[in-house]
Amino acid sequence: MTMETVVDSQQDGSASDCVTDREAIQDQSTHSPVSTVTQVSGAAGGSPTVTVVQLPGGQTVQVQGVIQATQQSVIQSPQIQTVQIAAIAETDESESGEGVTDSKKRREILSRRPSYRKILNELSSDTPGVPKIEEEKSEEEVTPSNIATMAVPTSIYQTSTGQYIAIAQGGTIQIANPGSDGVQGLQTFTMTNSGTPQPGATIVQYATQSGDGTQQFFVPGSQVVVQAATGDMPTYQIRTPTSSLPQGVVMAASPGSLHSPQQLSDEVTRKREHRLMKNRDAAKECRRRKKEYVKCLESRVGMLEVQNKKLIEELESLKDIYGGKTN
DNA sequence: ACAGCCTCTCGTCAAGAGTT
DNA sequence: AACTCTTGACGAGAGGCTGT
Repeated sequence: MTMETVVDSQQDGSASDCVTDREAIQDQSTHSPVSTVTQVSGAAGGSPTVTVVQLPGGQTVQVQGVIQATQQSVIQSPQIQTVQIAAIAETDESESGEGVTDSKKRREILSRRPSYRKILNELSSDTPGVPKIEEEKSEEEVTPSNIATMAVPTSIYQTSTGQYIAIAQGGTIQIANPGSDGVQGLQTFTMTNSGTPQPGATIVQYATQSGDGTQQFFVPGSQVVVQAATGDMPTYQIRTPTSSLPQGVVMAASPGSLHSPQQLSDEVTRKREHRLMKNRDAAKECRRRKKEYVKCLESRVGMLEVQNKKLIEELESLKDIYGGKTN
């Protein structure tokens, strides 16, 4: 069999064209035998293998590998991504007619790290089988009942550290840390008087907002629990609400009015704890996304390997059918 | 039982990316 | 510009495995 390299000028390398070519082979295979099959391996940068099939009537069909040049590679190393972005940048320049390269800007573009969520969601928009990484619902969205309870409190107090304490009519005490994006760290205490183990005592159910680790402790009579200090271990004081404002609770003080060194250091500590907590959660979420991303890539690799195998088998069978006729 | 090694998970820091 | 989010890198600790 004579081997000759044929360049298909019609081919623009788009993903849809790959499907078209494959369909073309299947269509034309019923009519005309294949005279020449040429494999053109991607030269540099690991481009996919391109197989050019020449039909007897002079027609040529170009068949690309399963992984398309225009698709993002399944396994994205930073180098591959760099090549892709550089190629895009060059294309943009050539299209806009700018000959001068802004190397600094390009370097900035190349150094950007992708987000797993972004990559996978882009991938999933191209491939229906790939699931998207879902945005985790915020705690407020998960437990709307707490918000509803918080919305109609009997009294709302703010401690000197900026935390809010709400005593609802149903006997619910809620302690919340105000964040930049709303109320955070909402903690709920629910008082129940039924079946009290101690006479005259009120059960306070301490529930973290995540729903796990519910604790109970007793509060005698109509006393309430308020947060007395902040730090690594939050402490709570039991007070009798003789007035609308429980003892030891300071009404809303604006952050700018914190003057004493103790208050300032408390504020710094509180901010640091808050930052560490958020970053802890962010790291967990990032690792979860990464796992999901890797899982999706692995399943995609499996799918593409199966698809590739099928295509190779199909090609071999076509070669057997039409290669024998011409030779 | 113990030490050494490996793997995994988690918390933290730092720097870049993204948003307001 | 300031702030928040995201993620790679690093170290610590836990748990499993293996050789002695």
